[in-house]
Amino acid sequence: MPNQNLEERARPRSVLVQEQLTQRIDSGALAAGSRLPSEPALATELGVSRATLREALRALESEGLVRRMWGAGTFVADGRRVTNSLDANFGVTDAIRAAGMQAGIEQARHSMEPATDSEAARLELQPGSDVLVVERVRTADGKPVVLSRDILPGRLIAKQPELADEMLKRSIYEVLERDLGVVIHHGVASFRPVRADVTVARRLGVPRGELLLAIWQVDYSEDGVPVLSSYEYHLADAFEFTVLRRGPGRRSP
Amino acid sequence: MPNQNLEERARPRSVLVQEQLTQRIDSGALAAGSRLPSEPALATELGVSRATLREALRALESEGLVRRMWGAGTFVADGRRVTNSLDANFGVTDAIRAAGMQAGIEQARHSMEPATDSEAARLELQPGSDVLVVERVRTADGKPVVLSRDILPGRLIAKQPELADEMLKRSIYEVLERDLGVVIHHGVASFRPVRADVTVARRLGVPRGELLLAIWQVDYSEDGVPVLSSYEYHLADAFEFTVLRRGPGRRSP
DNA sequence: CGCGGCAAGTTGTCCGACAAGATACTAGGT
DNA sequence: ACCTAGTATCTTGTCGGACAACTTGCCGCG
Repeated sequence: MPNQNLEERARPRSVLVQEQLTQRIDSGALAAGSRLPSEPALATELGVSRATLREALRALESEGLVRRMWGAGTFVADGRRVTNSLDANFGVTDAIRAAGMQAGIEQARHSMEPATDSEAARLELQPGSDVLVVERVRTADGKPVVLSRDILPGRLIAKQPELADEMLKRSIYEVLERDLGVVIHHGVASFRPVRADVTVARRLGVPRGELLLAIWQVDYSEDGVPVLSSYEYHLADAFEFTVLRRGPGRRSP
Repeated sequence: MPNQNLEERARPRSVLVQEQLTQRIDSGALAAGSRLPSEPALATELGVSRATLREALRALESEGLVRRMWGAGTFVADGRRVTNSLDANFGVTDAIRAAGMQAGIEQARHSMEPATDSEAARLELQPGSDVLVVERVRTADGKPVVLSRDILPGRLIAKQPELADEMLKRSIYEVLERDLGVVIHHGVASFRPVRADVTVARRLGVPRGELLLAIWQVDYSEDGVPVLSSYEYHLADAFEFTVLRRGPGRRSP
Protein backbone atom coordinates (compact mmCIF):
# COMPACT_ATOMS: atom_id res chain seq x y z
CA MET A 1 0.00 0.00 0.00
CA PRO A 2 1.52 3.33 -0.99
CA ASN A 3 2.50 5.73 1.70
CA GLN A 4 0.09 8.63 1.51
CA ASN A 5 0.76 11.06 4.28
CA LEU A 6 -2.16 13.33 4.74
CA GLU A 7 -0.11 15.91 6.53
CA GLU A 8 3.24 17.34 5.56
CA ARG A 9 4.48 15.24 2.74
CA ALA A 10 7.89 16.37 1.64
CA ARG A 11 7.46 17.71 -1.86
CA PRO A 12 10.24 18.09 -4.37
CA ARG A 13 11.82 21.50 -4.36
CA SER A 14 11.33 21.83 -8.09
CA VAL A 15 7.57 21.63 -7.55
CA LEU A 16 7.75 24.36 -4.95
CA VAL A 17 9.72 26.51 -7.36
CA GLN A 18 7.17 25.82 -10.06
CA GLU A 19 4.37 26.96 -7.78
CA GLN A 20 6.26 30.08 -6.74
CA LEU A 21 6.79 31.08 -10.34
CA THR A 22 3.19 30.28 -11.23
CA GLN A 23 2.04 32.53 -8.43
CA ARG A 24 4.33 35.33 -9.57
CA ILE A 25 2.91 35.13 -13.05
CA ASP A 26 -0.70 34.91 -11.91
CA SER A 27 -0.26 37.78 -9.48
CA GLY A 28 1.14 39.94 -12.23
CA ALA A 29 4.53 40.32 -10.58
CA LEU A 30 5.89 38.89 -13.80
CA ALA A 31 4.09 40.71 -16.59
CA ALA A 32 3.02 38.89 -19.74
CA GLY A 33 5.64 39.12 -22.44
CA SER A 34 8.37 40.21 -20.07
CA ARG A 35 11.64 38.37 -19.79
CA LEU A 36 12.48 36.40 -16.71
CA PRO A 37 15.85 36.85 -15.04
CA SER A 38 18.51 34.57 -16.45
CA GLU A 39 18.57 31.04 -15.11
CA PRO A 40 21.68 31.47 -12.97
CA ALA A 41 20.30 34.69 -11.49
CA LEU A 42 16.84 33.25 -10.88
CA ALA A 43 18.29 30.10 -9.38
CA THR A 44 20.34 32.13 -6.93
CA GLU A 45 17.37 34.28 -6.06
CA LEU A 46 15.17 31.27 -5.36
CA GLY A 47 17.91 29.46 -3.52
CA VAL A 48 18.00 26.38 -5.73
CA SER A 49 20.43 24.99 -8.24
CA ARG A 50 20.07 25.74 -11.88
CA ALA A 51 19.13 22.15 -12.65
CA THR A 52 16.20 22.30 -10.24
CA LEU A 53 15.08 25.61 -11.63
CA ARG A 54 15.27 24.25 -15.15
CA GLU A 55 12.98 21.37 -14.26
CA ALA A 56 10.44 23.82 -12.92
CA LEU A 57 10.73 25.98 -16.03
CA ARG A 58 10.28 22.92 -18.20
CA ALA A 59 7.02 22.12 -16.46
CA LEU A 60 5.84 25.70 -16.84
CA GLU A 61 6.73 25.61 -20.51
CA SER A 62 4.79 22.38 -20.89
CA GLU A 63 1.81 24.12 -19.34
CA GLY A 64 2.19 27.00 -21.72
CA LEU A 65 2.95 29.65 -19.11
CA VAL A 66 6.42 30.50 -20.38
CA ARG A 67 8.31 30.31 -23.64
CA ARG A 68 12.01 29.54 -23.71
CA MET A 69 14.17 30.72 -26.56
CA TRP A 70 17.61 29.33 -26.98
CA GLY A 71 20.18 31.99 -26.46
CA ALA A 72 17.65 34.75 -25.94
CA GLY A 73 15.90 34.14 -22.64
CA THR A 74 12.74 32.86 -21.01
CA PHE A 75 9.61 34.90 -21.47
CA VAL A 76 6.21 34.91 -19.82
CA ALA A 77 3.74 33.68 -22.43
CA ASP A 78 1.41 36.34 -23.78
CA GLY A 79 -0.90 34.87 -21.26
CA ARG A 80 -4.40 35.30 -22.37
CA ARG A 81 -5.14 33.42 -19.17
CA VAL A 82 -8.61 32.16 -19.72
CA THR A 83 -10.91 33.04 -16.89
CA ASN A 84 -13.71 30.49 -16.82
CA SER A 85 -11.80 27.63 -18.35
CA LEU A 86 -13.14 24.12 -18.16
CA ASP A 87 -9.52 23.07 -17.80
CA ALA A 88 -8.62 25.20 -14.86
CA ASN A 89 -11.77 25.75 -12.86
CA PHE A 90 -12.67 22.56 -11.15
CA GLY A 91 -16.23 22.43 -9.99
CA VAL A 92 -19.21 24.65 -10.33
CA THR A 93 -18.38 26.75 -7.30
CA ASP A 94 -15.14 27.98 -8.80
CA ALA A 95 -16.80 28.67 -12.12
CA ILE A 96 -19.53 30.77 -10.54
CA ARG A 97 -17.05 32.72 -8.46
CA ALA A 98 -14.76 33.23 -11.44
CA ALA A 99 -17.70 34.83 -13.20
CA GLY A 100 -17.91 37.28 -10.33
CA MET A 101 -21.16 35.96 -8.92
CA GLN A 102 -22.22 34.62 -5.56
CA ALA A 103 -22.28 30.82 -5.43
CA GLY A 104 -25.12 29.21 -3.48
CA ILE A 105 -26.72 25.81 -2.93
CA GLU A 106 -30.42 24.92 -2.80
CA GLN A 107 -32.56 21.79 -2.69
CA ALA A 108 -29.59 19.84 -1.37
CA ARG A 109 -29.96 16.25 -0.24
CA HIS A 110 -27.77 13.22 0.12
CA SER A 111 -28.25 9.51 0.56
CA MET A 112 -26.19 6.36 0.86
CA GLU A 113 -27.26 3.70 -1.59
CA PRO A 114 -25.86 0.68 -3.44
CA ALA A 115 -24.10 1.59 -6.67
CA THR A 116 -25.62 0.67 -9.98
CA ASP A 117 -23.47 -1.53 -12.18
CA SER A 118 -22.46 1.32 -14.46
CA GLU A 119 -21.62 3.57 -11.53
CA ALA A 120 -19.59 0.84 -9.87
CA ALA A 121 -17.66 0.42 -13.07
CA ARG A 122 -16.98 4.12 -13.41
CA LEU A 123 -15.68 4.31 -9.85
CA GLU A 124 -13.96 0.91 -10.05
CA LEU A 125 -15.96 -0.49 -7.12
CA GLN A 126 -17.51 -3.87 -6.43
CA PRO A 127 -21.03 -3.90 -7.89
CA GLY A 128 -23.52 -3.05 -5.18
CA SER A 129 -21.02 -1.24 -2.96
CA ASP A 130 -22.44 1.66 -1.03
CA VAL A 131 -21.97 5.06 -2.60
CA LEU A 132 -22.79 8.52 -1.33
CA VAL A 133 -25.09 10.40 -3.67
CA VAL A 134 -25.33 14.18 -3.35
CA GLU A 135 -27.91 16.12 -5.31
CA ARG A 136 -27.83 19.89 -5.33
CA VAL A 137 -29.09 22.88 -7.26
CA ARG A 138 -26.36 25.46 -7.60
CA THR A 139 -27.25 29.12 -7.75
CA ALA A 140 -25.41 32.17 -9.03
CA ASP A 141 -26.56 35.35 -7.33
CA GLY A 142 -29.54 33.38 -6.11
CA LYS A 143 -30.68 32.18 -9.52
CA PRO A 144 -30.56 28.42 -10.22
CA VAL A 145 -28.01 27.67 -12.90
CA VAL A 146 -26.84 24.08 -12.44
CA LEU A 147 -28.38 20.82 -11.27
CA SER A 148 -25.71 18.43 -10.10
CA ARG A 149 -25.63 14.83 -8.94
CA ASP A 150 -22.33 13.71 -7.40
CA ILE A 151 -21.45 10.13 -6.52
CA LEU A 152 -18.59 9.11 -4.22
CA PRO A 153 -17.41 5.75 -2.90
CA GLY A 154 -18.99 5.21 0.50
CA ARG A 155 -15.74 4.14 2.11
CA LEU A 156 -14.40 7.66 1.73
CA ILE A 157 -16.62 9.05 4.45
CA ALA A 158 -17.20 5.84 6.38
CA LYS A 159 -15.29 7.21 9.35
CA GLN A 160 -16.73 10.70 9.18
CA PRO A 161 -20.34 10.40 8.05
CA GLU A 162 -21.02 13.94 9.20
CA LEU A 163 -19.04 15.19 6.22
CA ALA A 164 -21.98 14.32 4.00
CA ASP A 165 -23.82 17.24 5.54
CA GLU A 166 -20.84 19.47 4.86
CA MET A 167 -21.17 18.69 1.18
CA LEU A 168 -24.65 20.16 1.18
CA LYS A 169 -23.22 23.51 2.11
CA ARG A 170 -19.79 23.65 0.53
CA SER A 171 -17.92 22.57 -2.56
CA ILE A 172 -17.29 18.84 -2.64
CA TYR A 173 -13.78 19.45 -3.90
CA GLU A 174 -13.17 21.62 -0.88
CA VAL A 175 -14.41 18.96 1.53
CA LEU A 176 -12.43 16.28 -0.25
CA GLU A 177 -9.23 18.20 0.09
CA ARG A 178 -9.61 19.95 3.42
CA ASP A 179 -11.35 17.28 5.46
CA LEU A 180 -10.39 14.08 3.70
CA GLY A 181 -6.95 14.92 2.34
CA VAL A 182 -7.93 13.77 -1.13
CA VAL A 183 -6.43 15.94 -3.85
CA ILE A 184 -7.95 15.64 -7.30
CA HIS A 185 -5.22 15.09 -9.83
CA HIS A 186 -7.22 15.08 -13.00
CA GLY A 187 -10.65 14.42 -14.39
CA VAL A 188 -12.21 13.33 -17.65
CA ALA A 189 -15.29 15.30 -18.59
CA SER A 190 -17.70 14.76 -21.45
CA PHE A 191 -20.52 17.02 -22.50
CA ARG A 192 -23.29 17.46 -25.00
CA PRO A 193 -26.23 19.76 -25.50
CA VAL A 194 -29.58 18.46 -24.31
CA ARG A 195 -33.13 19.68 -23.75
CA ALA A 196 -34.49 19.89 -20.23
CA ASP A 197 -36.83 17.03 -19.42
CA VAL A 198 -39.70 17.58 -17.04
CA THR A 199 -37.90 16.73 -13.81
CA VAL A 200 -34.78 18.73 -14.55
CA ALA A 201 -36.84 21.65 -15.77
CA ARG A 202 -38.88 21.71 -12.57
CA ARG A 203 -35.85 21.69 -10.30
CA LEU A 204 -34.09 24.42 -12.24
CA GLY A 205 -37.26 26.44 -12.59
CA VAL A 206 -37.17 26.67 -16.38
CA PRO A 207 -39.62 25.63 -19.10
CA ARG A 208 -39.51 22.08 -20.37
CA GLY A 209 -37.32 21.79 -23.48
CA GLU A 210 -35.01 24.59 -22.36
CA LEU A 211 -31.50 24.43 -23.77
CA LEU A 212 -29.01 22.83 -21.38
CA LEU A 213 -25.46 21.57 -21.45
CA ALA A 214 -25.04 18.16 -19.83
CA ILE A 215 -21.61 17.43 -18.39
CA TRP A 216 -20.59 14.11 -16.88
CA GLN A 217 -17.17 13.38 -15.55
CA VAL A 218 -14.99 11.19 -13.36
CA ASP A 219 -12.27 12.70 -11.18
CA TYR A 220 -9.18 10.82 -10.09
CA SER A 221 -6.95 11.28 -7.07
CA GLU A 222 -3.19 11.56 -7.22
CA ASP A 223 -2.95 7.78 -6.97
CA GLY A 224 -5.04 7.34 -10.09
CA VAL A 225 -8.02 6.09 -8.09
CA PRO A 226 -11.45 7.38 -9.16
CA VAL A 227 -13.05 9.26 -6.28
CA LEU A 228 -15.90 11.25 -7.78
CA SER A 229 -18.40 10.72 -10.55
CA SER A 230 -20.72 13.59 -11.30
CA TYR A 231 -23.50 14.64 -13.64
CA GLU A 232 -24.37 18.27 -14.18
CA TYR A 233 -27.04 20.11 -16.14
CA HIS A 234 -26.05 23.67 -16.91
CA LEU A 235 -28.31 26.41 -18.19
CA ALA A 236 -27.03 27.30 -21.63
CA ASP A 237 -26.95 30.99 -20.86
CA ALA A 238 -25.43 30.70 -17.41
CA PHE A 239 -21.79 30.47 -18.39
CA GLU A 240 -19.56 30.59 -21.37
CA PHE A 241 -17.44 27.48 -21.36
CA THR A 242 -13.86 27.74 -22.50
CA VAL A 243 -11.17 25.17 -23.13
CA LEU A 244 -7.50 25.74 -23.67
CA ARG A 245 -6.40 23.38 -26.40
CA ARG A 246 -2.76 22.50 -26.43
CA GLY A 247 -1.34 22.12 -29.88
CA PRO A 248 -0.24 18.75 -31.13
CA GLY A 249 3.24 20.02 -31.81
CA ARG A 250 4.73 18.76 -35.00
CA ARG A 251 2.89 15.83 -36.44
CA SER A 252 4.57 12.65 -37.38
CA PRO A 253 5.03 12.54 -41.15
CA MET B 1 12.46 40.41 -35.77
CA PRO B 2 12.74 36.91 -34.36
CA ASN B 3 14.47 34.29 -36.41
CA GLN B 4 11.83 31.80 -37.46
CA ASN B 5 13.28 29.16 -39.68
CA LEU B 6 10.58 27.31 -41.50
CA GLU B 7 12.87 24.46 -42.33
CA GLU B 8 15.02 22.39 -40.06
CA ARG B 9 15.22 24.32 -36.84
CA ALA B 10 17.54 22.65 -34.39
CA ARG B 11 15.32 21.48 -31.59
CA PRO B 12 16.51 20.81 -28.05
CA ARG B 13 17.47 17.24 -27.43
CA SER B 14 15.20 17.07 -24.41
CA VAL B 15 12.23 17.73 -26.67
CA LEU B 16 13.28 14.91 -28.96
CA VAL B 17 13.58 12.61 -25.98
CA GLN B 18 10.14 13.70 -24.80
CA GLU B 19 8.66 12.86 -28.19
CA GLN B 20 10.41 9.50 -28.31
CA LEU B 21 9.00 8.55 -24.93
CA THR B 22 5.55 9.82 -25.85
CA GLN B 23 5.63 7.63 -28.92
CA ARG B 24 6.71 4.61 -26.92
CA ILE B 25 3.83 5.11 -24.54
CA ASP B 26 1.27 5.74 -27.27
CA SER B 27 2.45 2.76 -29.27
CA GLY B 28 2.08 0.53 -26.25
CA ALA B 29 5.77 -0.33 -26.10
CA LEU B 30 5.56 1.02 -22.57
CA ALA B 31 2.44 -0.47 -21.07
CA ALA B 32 0.22 1.57 -18.76
CA GLY B 33 1.17 1.11 -15.13
CA SER B 34 4.54 -0.39 -15.94
CA ARG B 35 7.75 0.99 -14.56
CA LEU B 36 10.20 2.77 -16.79
CA PRO B 37 13.87 1.83 -16.65
CA SER B 38 15.79 3.81 -14.08
CA GLU B 39 16.94 7.25 -15.11
CA PRO B 40 20.60 6.37 -15.51
CA ALA B 41 19.71 3.31 -17.58
CA LEU B 42 17.19 5.16 -19.72
CA ALA B 43 19.57 8.06 -20.23
CA THR B 44 22.28 5.71 -21.46
CA GLU B 45 19.83 3.91 -23.72
CA LEU B 46 18.66 7.16 -25.29
CA GLY B 47 22.15 8.55 -25.52
CA VAL B 48 21.56 11.66 -23.43
CA SER B 49 22.63 12.83 -20.02
CA ARG B 50 20.47 12.23 -17.03
CA ALA B 51 19.72 15.94 -16.69
CA THR B 52 18.33 16.06 -20.21
CA LEU B 53 16.26 12.96 -19.63
CA ARG B 54 14.91 14.40 -16.41
CA GLU B 55 13.72 17.52 -18.21
CA ALA B 56 11.84 15.37 -20.68
CA LEU B 57 10.33 13.30 -17.87
CA ARG B 58 9.28 16.46 -16.09
CA ALA B 59 7.39 17.60 -19.16
CA LEU B 60 5.73 14.21 -19.51
CA GLU B 61 4.74 14.31 -15.86
CA SER B 62 3.28 17.77 -16.36
CA GLU B 63 1.23 16.37 -19.21
CA GLY B 64 0.05 13.53 -17.03
CA LEU B 65 1.63 10.72 -19.05
CA VAL B 66 3.91 9.47 -16.30
CA ARG B 67 4.00 9.51 -12.51
CA ARG B 68 7.28 9.82 -10.67
CA MET B 69 7.65 8.48 -7.15
CA TRP B 70 10.63 9.45 -5.10
CA GLY B 71 12.76 6.46 -4.35
CA ALA B 72 10.46 4.06 -6.15
CA GLY B 73 10.61 4.75 -9.86
CA THR B 74 8.82 6.36 -12.78
CA PHE B 75 5.60 4.75 -13.95
CA VAL B 76 3.46 5.11 -17.02
CA ALA B 77 0.20 6.70 -15.90
CA ASP B 78 -2.80 4.41 -15.96
CA GLY B 79 -3.42 6.07 -19.24
CA ARG B 80 -7.07 6.19 -19.89
CA ARG B 81 -5.98 8.06 -23.01
CA VAL B 82 -9.07 9.84 -24.07
CA THR B 83 -9.92 9.19 -27.66
CA ASN B 84 -11.96 12.09 -28.98
CA SER B 85 -10.62 14.73 -26.64
CA LEU B 86 -11.22 18.38 -27.34
CA ASP B 87 -7.75 18.90 -25.90
CA ALA B 88 -5.87 16.56 -28.13
CA ASN B 89 -7.74 16.38 -31.40
CA PHE B 90 -7.28 19.60 -33.21
CA GLY B 91 -9.80 20.15 -35.91
CA VAL B 92 -12.89 18.39 -37.09
CA THR B 93 -11.01 16.07 -39.43
CA ASP B 94 -9.08 14.47 -36.62
CA ALA B 95 -12.20 14.15 -34.51
CA ILE B 96 -14.12 12.38 -37.26
CA ARG B 97 -11.26 10.03 -37.98
CA ALA B 98 -10.76 9.33 -34.29
CA ALA B 99 -14.38 8.22 -34.19
CA GLY B 100 -13.55 5.72 -36.90
CA MET B 101 -15.51 7.42 -39.63
CA GLN B 102 -14.65 8.76 -43.06
CA ALA B 103 -14.08 12.53 -43.08
CA GLY B 104 -15.41 14.42 -46.08
CA ILE B 105 -16.06 18.00 -47.22
CA GLU B 106 -19.08 19.40 -49.06
CA GLN B 107 -20.45 22.79 -50.07
CA ALA B 108 -16.97 24.25 -49.76
CA ARG B 109 -16.25 27.80 -50.84
CA HIS B 110 -13.72 30.47 -50.04
CA SER B 111 -13.40 34.18 -50.52
CA MET B 112 -11.03 37.00 -49.72
CA GLU B 113 -12.75 39.89 -48.00
CA PRO B 114 -12.00 42.73 -45.60
CA ALA B 115 -12.14 41.72 -41.95
CA THR B 116 -14.89 42.99 -39.74
CA ASP B 117 -13.77 44.96 -36.70
CA SER B 118 -14.36 42.09 -34.32
CA GLU B 119 -12.56 39.64 -36.57
CA ALA B 120 -9.63 41.99 -36.98
CA ALA B 121 -9.42 42.27 -33.21
CA ARG B 122 -9.51 38.52 -32.72
CA LEU B 123 -6.72 38.02 -35.24
CA GLU B 124 -4.85 41.15 -34.15
CA LEU B 125 -4.99 42.68 -37.64
CA GLN B 126 -5.52 46.21 -38.89
CA PRO B 127 -9.27 46.79 -39.29
CA GLY B 128 -10.25 46.18 -42.86
CA SER B 129 -7.29 43.94 -43.67
CA ASP B 130 -8.02 41.20 -46.13
CA VAL B 131 -8.82 37.84 -44.62
CA LEU B 132 -9.43 34.48 -46.23
CA VAL B 133 -12.80 33.03 -45.32
CA VAL B 134 -13.38 29.32 -45.83
CA GLU B 135 -16.84 27.84 -45.39
CA ARG B 136 -17.32 24.11 -45.44
CA VAL B 137 -19.75 21.39 -44.44
CA ARG B 138 -17.90 18.48 -42.91
CA THR B 139 -19.28 14.99 -43.33
CA ALA B 140 -18.72 11.76 -41.44
CA ASP B 141 -19.37 8.71 -43.58
CA GLY B 142 -21.12 11.01 -46.01
CA LYS B 143 -23.54 12.51 -43.51
CA PRO B 144 -23.24 16.25 -42.70
CA VAL B 145 -22.17 16.75 -39.10
CA VAL B 146 -20.44 20.12 -38.86
CA LEU B 147 -20.75 23.51 -40.51
CA SER B 148 -17.53 25.46 -40.20
CA ARG B 149 -16.39 28.95 -41.09
CA ASP B 150 -12.65 29.55 -40.84
CA ILE B 151 -10.96 32.92 -41.08
CA LEU B 152 -7.24 33.43 -41.70
CA PRO B 153 -5.10 36.54 -42.22
CA GLY B 154 -4.78 37.14 -45.93
CA ARG B 155 -1.04 37.69 -45.79
CA LEU B 156 -0.55 34.05 -44.90
CA ILE B 157 -1.38 32.84 -48.41
CA ALA B 158 -0.50 36.03 -50.26
CA LYS B 159 2.38 34.29 -51.99
CA GLN B 160 0.55 31.05 -52.66
CA PRO B 161 -3.09 31.89 -53.37
CA GLU B 162 -3.62 28.42 -54.82
CA LEU B 163 -3.50 27.04 -51.28
CA ALA B 164 -7.00 28.40 -50.70
CA ASP B 165 -8.27 25.70 -53.02
CA GLU B 166 -6.32 23.12 -51.07
CA MET B 167 -8.25 24.10 -47.96
CA LEU B 168 -11.48 23.12 -49.66
CA LYS B 169 -10.28 19.58 -49.89
CA ARG B 170 -8.05 19.01 -46.89
CA SER B 171 -7.76 19.96 -43.26
CA ILE B 172 -6.74 23.57 -42.77
CA TYR B 173 -4.37 22.55 -40.01
CA GLU B 174 -2.72 20.18 -42.44
CA VAL B 175 -2.27 22.88 -45.08
CA LEU B 176 -1.02 25.34 -42.49
CA GLU B 177 1.65 22.98 -41.31
CA ARG B 178 2.66 21.14 -44.46
CA ASP B 179 2.51 23.94 -47.01
CA LEU B 180 2.96 27.05 -44.92
CA GLY B 181 5.17 25.81 -42.12
CA VAL B 182 2.82 27.23 -39.51
CA VAL B 183 2.53 25.00 -36.46
CA ILE B 184 -0.38 25.63 -34.13
CA HIS B 185 0.86 25.92 -30.59
CA HIS B 186 -2.40 26.32 -28.75
CA GLY B 187 -5.94 27.51 -29.13
CA VAL B 188 -8.68 28.92 -26.97
CA ALA B 189 -12.08 27.44 -27.67
CA SER B 190 -15.46 28.42 -26.28
CA PHE B 191 -18.73 26.62 -26.77
CA ARG B 192 -22.39 26.65 -25.89
CA PRO B 193 -25.49 24.79 -26.93
CA VAL B 194 -27.66 26.53 -29.52
CA ARG B 195 -30.63 25.79 -31.74
CA ALA B 196 -30.18 25.64 -35.48
CA ASP B 197 -31.42 28.79 -37.20
CA VAL B 198 -32.85 28.56 -40.68
CA THR B 199 -29.64 29.03 -42.65
CA VAL B 200 -27.56 26.63 -40.59
CA ALA B 201 -30.36 24.07 -40.59
CA ARG B 202 -30.62 24.16 -44.35
CA ARG B 203 -26.91 23.68 -44.93
CA LEU B 204 -26.69 20.81 -42.47
CA GLY B 205 -29.88 19.25 -43.72
CA VAL B 206 -31.66 19.17 -40.36
CA PRO B 207 -34.93 20.67 -39.09
CA ARG B 208 -34.92 24.22 -37.81
CA GLY B 209 -34.45 24.32 -34.03
CA GLU B 210 -32.32 21.17 -34.01
CA LEU B 211 -29.91 20.87 -31.09
CA LEU B 212 -26.39 22.02 -31.97
CA LEU B 213 -23.15 22.76 -30.19
CA ALA B 214 -21.54 26.00 -31.30
CA ILE B 215 -17.77 26.21 -30.91
CA TRP B 216 -15.70 29.28 -31.65
CA GLN B 217 -12.00 29.48 -31.19
CA VAL B 218 -8.77 31.24 -32.01
CA ASP B 219 -5.58 29.29 -32.70
CA TYR B 220 -2.11 30.68 -32.13
CA SER B 221 1.20 29.80 -33.72
CA GLU B 222 4.35 29.02 -31.82
CA ASP B 223 5.21 32.72 -31.82
CA GLY B 224 1.98 33.56 -30.06
CA VAL B 225 0.51 35.13 -33.20
CA PRO B 226 -3.17 34.37 -33.93
CA VAL B 227 -3.44 32.60 -37.26
CA LEU B 228 -6.91 31.08 -37.36
CA SER B 229 -10.33 32.07 -36.10
CA SER B 230 -13.09 29.59 -36.61
CA TYR B 231 -16.77 29.03 -35.92
CA GLU B 232 -18.28 25.59 -35.97
CA TYR B 233 -21.80 24.22 -35.57
CA HIS B 234 -21.81 20.58 -34.53
CA LEU B 235 -24.77 18.26 -34.56
CA ALA B 236 -25.40 17.32 -30.96
CA ASP B 237 -25.49 13.63 -31.72
CA ALA B 238 -22.49 13.58 -34.03
CA PHE B 239 -19.74 13.32 -31.45
CA GLU B 240 -19.20 12.99 -27.78
CA PHE B 241 -16.95 15.79 -26.67
CA THR B 242 -14.41 15.08 -23.99
CA VAL B 243 -12.03 17.27 -22.06
CA LEU B 244 -9.17 16.23 -19.86
CA ARG B 245 -9.19 18.50 -16.84
CA ARG B 246 -5.93 18.84 -15.04
CA GLY B 247 -6.32 19.13 -11.34
CA PRO B 248 -5.53 22.34 -9.54
CA GLY B 249 -2.95 20.65 -7.36
CA ARG B 250 -3.01 21.78 -3.81
CA ARG B 251 -4.88 24.98 -3.30
CA SER B 252 -3.40 27.93 -1.57
CA PRO B 253 -4.80 28.19 1.96
C1' DC C 1 6.29 -17.30 12.41
C1' DG C 2 6.55 -12.38 13.05
C1' DC C 3 9.21 -8.36 13.14
C1' DG C 4 12.86 -5.09 12.91
C1' DG C 5 16.85 -3.41 10.73
C1' DC C 6 19.94 -3.35 6.96
C1' DA C 7 21.27 -2.90 2.06
C1' DA C 8 20.38 -2.06 -2.61
C1' DG C 9 18.03 0.60 -5.89
C1' DT C 10 15.71 4.88 -7.41
C1' DT C 11 14.56 9.63 -7.67
C1' DG C 12 15.83 14.54 -6.00
C1' DT C 13 19.38 17.99 -5.77
C1' DC C 14 23.67 20.14 -6.35
C1' DC C 15 28.12 21.87 -8.50
C1' DG C 16 31.00 23.06 -12.22
C1' DA C 17 31.98 23.23 -16.94
C1' DC C 18 31.45 23.68 -21.88
C1' DA C 19 28.64 24.06 -26.38
C1' DA C 20 25.30 26.47 -29.25
C1' DG C 21 22.38 30.19 -30.37
C1' DA C 22 20.98 35.32 -30.10
C1' DT C 23 21.86 39.99 -29.40
C1' DA C 24 24.36 44.30 -28.99
C1' DC C 25 28.35 46.64 -29.70
C1' DT C 26 32.48 47.97 -32.10
C1' DA C 27 35.86 48.49 -35.65
C1' DG C 28 36.52 48.64 -40.32
C1' DG C 29 35.50 50.03 -44.97
C1' DT C 30 32.99 52.83 -48.26
C1' DA D 1 28.61 60.19 -42.02
C1' DC D 2 26.72 55.75 -42.99
C1' DC D 3 26.58 50.94 -43.62
C1' DT D 4 28.54 46.40 -42.92
C1' DA D 5 30.78 42.56 -40.92
C1' DG D 6 32.95 40.58 -37.22
C1' DT D 7 33.30 40.11 -32.36
C1' DA D 8 32.18 40.16 -27.43
C1' DT D 9 28.92 38.85 -24.28
C1' DC D 10 24.84 37.15 -22.54
C1' DT D 11 21.48 33.50 -22.70
C1' DT D 12 19.76 28.76 -22.83
C1' DG D 13 21.06 23.67 -23.81
C1' DT D 14 23.82 19.74 -22.48
C1' DC D 15 27.04 17.02 -19.99
C1' DG D 16 29.44 14.41 -16.08
C1' DG D 17 29.89 13.19 -11.53
C1' DA D 18 28.63 13.27 -6.80
C1' DC D 19 25.77 13.04 -2.71
C1' DA D 20 21.18 13.18 -0.10
C1' DA D 21 16.46 11.51 0.58
C1' DC D 22 13.33 8.01 0.06
C1' DT D 23 11.24 3.28 -1.00
C1' DT D 24 11.39 -1.44 -1.29
C1' DG D 25 12.59 -6.04 -0.45
C1' DC D 26 15.69 -9.09 1.58
C1' DC D 27 17.82 -11.15 5.51
C1' DG D 28 18.61 -12.33 10.10
C1' DC D 29 17.10 -12.16 14.77
C1' DG D 30 13.93 -12.97 18.54
